[in-house]
Amino acid sequence: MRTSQYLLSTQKETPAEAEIVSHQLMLRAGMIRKLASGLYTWLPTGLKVLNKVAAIVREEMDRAGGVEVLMPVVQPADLWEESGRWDEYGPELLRVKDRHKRDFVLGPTHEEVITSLVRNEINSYKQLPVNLYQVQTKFRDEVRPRFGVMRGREFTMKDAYSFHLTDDCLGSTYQKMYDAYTRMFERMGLEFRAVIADSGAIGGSVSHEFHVLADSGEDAIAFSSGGNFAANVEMAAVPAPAPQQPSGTASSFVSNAGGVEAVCESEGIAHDRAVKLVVVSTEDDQGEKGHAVLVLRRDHTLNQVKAEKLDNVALPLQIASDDAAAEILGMPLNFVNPLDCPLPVIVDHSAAALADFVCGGGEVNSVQINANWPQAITSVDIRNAQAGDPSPDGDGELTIKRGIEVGHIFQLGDKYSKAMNCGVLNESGKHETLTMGCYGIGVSRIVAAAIEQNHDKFGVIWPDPIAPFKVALIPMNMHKSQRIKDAAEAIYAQLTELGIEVLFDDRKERPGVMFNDMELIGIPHSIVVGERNLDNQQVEYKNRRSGEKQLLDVEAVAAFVQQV
RNA sequence: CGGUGAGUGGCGCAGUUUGGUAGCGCACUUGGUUUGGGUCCAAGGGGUCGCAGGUUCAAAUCCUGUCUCACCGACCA
Repeated sequence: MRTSQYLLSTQKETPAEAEIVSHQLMLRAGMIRKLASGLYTWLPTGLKVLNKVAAIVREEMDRAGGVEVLMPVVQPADLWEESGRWDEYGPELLRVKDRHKRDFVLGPTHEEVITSLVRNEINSYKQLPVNLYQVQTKFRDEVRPRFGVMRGREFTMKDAYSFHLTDDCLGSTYQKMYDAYTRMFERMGLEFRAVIADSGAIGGSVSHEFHVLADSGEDAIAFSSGGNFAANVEMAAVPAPAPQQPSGTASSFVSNAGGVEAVCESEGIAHDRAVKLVVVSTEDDQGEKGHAVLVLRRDHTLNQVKAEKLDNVALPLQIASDDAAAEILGMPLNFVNPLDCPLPVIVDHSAAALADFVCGGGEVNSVQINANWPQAITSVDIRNAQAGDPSPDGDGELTIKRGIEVGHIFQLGDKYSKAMNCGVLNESGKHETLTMGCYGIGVSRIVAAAIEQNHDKFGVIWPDPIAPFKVALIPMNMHKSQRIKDAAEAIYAQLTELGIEVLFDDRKERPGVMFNDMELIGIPHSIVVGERNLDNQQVEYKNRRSGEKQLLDVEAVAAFVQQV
């Protein structure tokens, strides 16, 4: 490709709206342009990368036994009514009507469509298992699109769905997908981790997320220092610590106290020896609504995913505001005494293990110090894991890192196949409902995540397998020197002949402009053709990542570039 | 949806407090100059100042409404 025929569209200045480095560089390098919030046009350079990522995904899916299909973006509402998600999904599901006033949705995912397809096409256990996938545009009307294509509303996703007669068979395909994902991200040259995940709204039991590690990641993931434990922080279990022994100091009350925090400050008591309360809504089996008080150590934070799994807690989790809690309990939360509370009290393990702790005194402006739980306190795990916590697998301590979720695999079970009556005849001629797995990859998000992990102050540094071009060919003052032009054209012809993707910068620009643009775009290898070296029949090679330079004989360029 | 902030040529911004009819840098066009790291000089083209209404002799500037966008919180590939 010649830049003169290409749409380079690089920019010197960073658009004000871009907050994170991948978004800034994608705009500056001319990879994407925003059309509206969460909607992006892919320019040639961005599209090339997107297509390379998709190609690797397809190759590994095919290798793992996947079969590609392509489903429509627009889906009829009745399928969603059948699965129950027309009501469940909420405003993230964009609903549209056609000219006959019939309801449709823009597909945020394709469980319904694929299940409908499979129940029609597959009738016998002999056709199983099957794993169908597509690379396709999804639409989710995100509450808050941000960070460019990292969280767009329209995005490219690879989604795969597998169908099985037994859970064992599902488990085996699940493992194949796990391995395929691992190979994909390795091939793309990304540093990533697979972690145990919450299966969330899609439903099902077993689930792993694949995260590209980057400080700008929106998720926190926890690793054990010793073993192989890795989980999304929302899923990382925290074991109950050994209970502390009370010192025997008599408990007392501070009056005219500003609150627990103020008393800790004035008494010099650390926050990990005080508790805090959170009020949540409850609803029991009879549909009786009420509230409960959750108790956490003051230096800990509530894990909402864990809290939602408590008995009788209303879903989705509703946390009372400070004002609402004060109204429910008759005093500010800060003064409520968990040892003597009118509402049901649910205590986190770490708060339950405290002795001689600080808490509210049970009346306004009163705080209790040296409080102790009654002997037989039961406790649950409802807090977020923190760095330094013991690992749930008993092997070492947890480290917390930030990650960008680029893949998620689920064992769905029969949630959709049951609701939509998707089954086959088994060996004995009986109808059996299928069990399903689903496997997603954020193809467009990977492009952004790769940049988060691979850049410097000059721009992007693509890993070779997903680079838009392998080689930048940079002639110095070609329009002035026939010799340079001939040499550059010859190299360009040779490399192109070999199927190597070259961006030949044939603009009438000064060298600095060309260097800067090629570095911004992140092309891994450059060949610089200049008078100086041409005197010795040589050109300069430069590696984008290492910065290493070396001289090459003109006739050796093709062979060199082929093997780097 | 709640909180914060912003809308002025393609991009980055000034001008708004104190109304007087729009400016700078980059980019773009033309000519010259320069040529191994974003040269320099000159001459140009391009903006209903987000939109609507109001106040005023006069509105980018003041008032009201509205739309859009970004950032911080709850969801997700």
